Amino acid sequence: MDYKELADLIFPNAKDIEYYEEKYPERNLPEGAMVTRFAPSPTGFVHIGGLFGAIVDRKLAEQTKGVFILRIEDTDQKREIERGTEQIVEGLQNFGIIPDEGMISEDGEKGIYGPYKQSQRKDIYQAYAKSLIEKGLAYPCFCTTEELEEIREKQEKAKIRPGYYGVWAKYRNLPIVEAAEKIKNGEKYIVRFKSHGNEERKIKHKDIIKGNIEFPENDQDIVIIKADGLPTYHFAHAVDDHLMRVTHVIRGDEWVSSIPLHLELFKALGFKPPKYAHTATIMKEDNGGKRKISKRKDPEAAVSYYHEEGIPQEAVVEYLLNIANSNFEPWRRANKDLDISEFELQLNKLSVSGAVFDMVKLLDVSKNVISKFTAEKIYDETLKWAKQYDTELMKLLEENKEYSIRVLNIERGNVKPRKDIAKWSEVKNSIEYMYDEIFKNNKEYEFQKITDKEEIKNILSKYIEKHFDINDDKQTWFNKMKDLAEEMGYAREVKEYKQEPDKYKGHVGDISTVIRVALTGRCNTPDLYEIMQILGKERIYSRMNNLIQ
RNA sequence: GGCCCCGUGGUCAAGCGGUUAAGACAUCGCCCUUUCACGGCGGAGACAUGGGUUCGAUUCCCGUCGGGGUCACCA
Repeated sequence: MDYKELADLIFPNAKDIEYYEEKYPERNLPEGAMVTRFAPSPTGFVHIGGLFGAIVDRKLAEQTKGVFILRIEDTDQKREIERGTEQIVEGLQNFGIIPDEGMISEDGEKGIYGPYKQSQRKDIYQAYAKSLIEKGLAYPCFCTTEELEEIREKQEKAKIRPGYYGVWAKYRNLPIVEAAEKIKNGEKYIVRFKSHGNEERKIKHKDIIKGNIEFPENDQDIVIIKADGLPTYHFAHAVDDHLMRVTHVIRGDEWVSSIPLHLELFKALGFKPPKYAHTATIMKEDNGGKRKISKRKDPEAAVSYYHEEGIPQEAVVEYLLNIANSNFEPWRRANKDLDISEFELQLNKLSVSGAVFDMVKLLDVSKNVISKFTAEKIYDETLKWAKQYDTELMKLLEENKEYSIRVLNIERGNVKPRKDIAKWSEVKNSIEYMYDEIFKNNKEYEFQKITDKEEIKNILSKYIEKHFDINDDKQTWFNKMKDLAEEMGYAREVKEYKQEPDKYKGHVGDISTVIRVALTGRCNTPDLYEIMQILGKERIYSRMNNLIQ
């Protein structure tokens, strides 16, 4: 009995690995092209950190005329959720991330290096596991969970490094005949990698982001094929990224500690290892300190949050790019109108330490992004958002399309566009007073300086009787406001008032505030003249009369 | 606990042996023909700490402290 026979006994139907090597040949790509992949587990929503990685993957492949793959790592069936793949595909799609290859729906995929769901690659992994057994680099292990726990307890008690290695690797040196015997007897087993590493020796590795790192060699005989016949992450990573001809593995830095293992695996399998880039974890400020942003505590960890809040995808991507490359901001300032696809991302410029997620900054980025949108686009996007999250707003927008676009167009499209909207969920509050169906319910007028009812009535009636003309141009309108102020004993100019406050009841600003509040119910609004033009004569009368009578 | 990584203003960050230590967000003040938003100008605010190396350290080395990651038949 030899390794070959043992391998045949364990995986009798596995194909020769040559078959797969030929089936998935080296890619024919231009020099420097990067093949990247985003490989999440279908265990729930896409995480902000995952999106970050996916953006980097997508851009890098694009920039180098390479390939970006979406692979699903569903080897843990316990954790898998219903329609998990679809959630990921859609989650990425919402941010404009479309893979060149890999999963494109729950079950749909494209590309010739598939299948792209690991659960469907079982035979491939087994073929490679078999090849390892044949070479004496993997072996069956018959330990039960209880036995493993026992070993661990012993190690902990003796204060030595825990794990399945060296003398603790119970079945590592089991004679082949005995192993075969056990298998024939139907004993349960898994397949372990036979490590030849030595903890005393160091290995050096250069990570694209982290730079040179040195750690002890791996000596753990990790499991490569689980009881259900599926591979563990480590083994699948080696097999898949080799067979899919991935050149650059970009993943979260929770993986750095397994570099020694992965490198050893690639070597044992005879694969050329990919280049690694380990990205820092996105953190969350937590009273004073910082911690990893968490799915449970932080709603903003799920990318669906941004969709629900109505933060445009462009803004989220720009913000993340901001974190990724510090030269993004200067680039954006110099190229205000270019699409982000024009920005060249540099992998080695990514930060080694984790950034604290800054919602305020994101919202600022978003304000700027939205300020560049046309009123039509804002209308469309807000309507799309409202259809899902705010039916009242949806109705308002649908029933008054042209009007709404006019409203949204106030102070927009000029050199210094309005920057008051950071997300679609804010739109309603900023425009609702422009709609009679909502304004008619307005009970509260927040007057500022002038609160005397008689004075307010006086100002409004005098304005209507004597000064108001919807056909006035802006300058005339403005001058009339000053005339009104003067007549009522207020300063024409704010400066005049400030110089001699005792001489006046107030200034023109106080007068216009009364009109603004009468018309909109609030004292902070965009340009009053434009608002009045859109409101029109009739509604101006009617809104003012509310307060005069 | 072992191993690994990280530590510049509140946050994101340039700088990488000699700088008045950039910039952005946030914050404060002033200005911008009336509010808000925008814009302009200005202010406050940082090299975790102790030792080295060096003519000179934010930059290099070591220790300390602090933060994070990882030690599964999870990824």
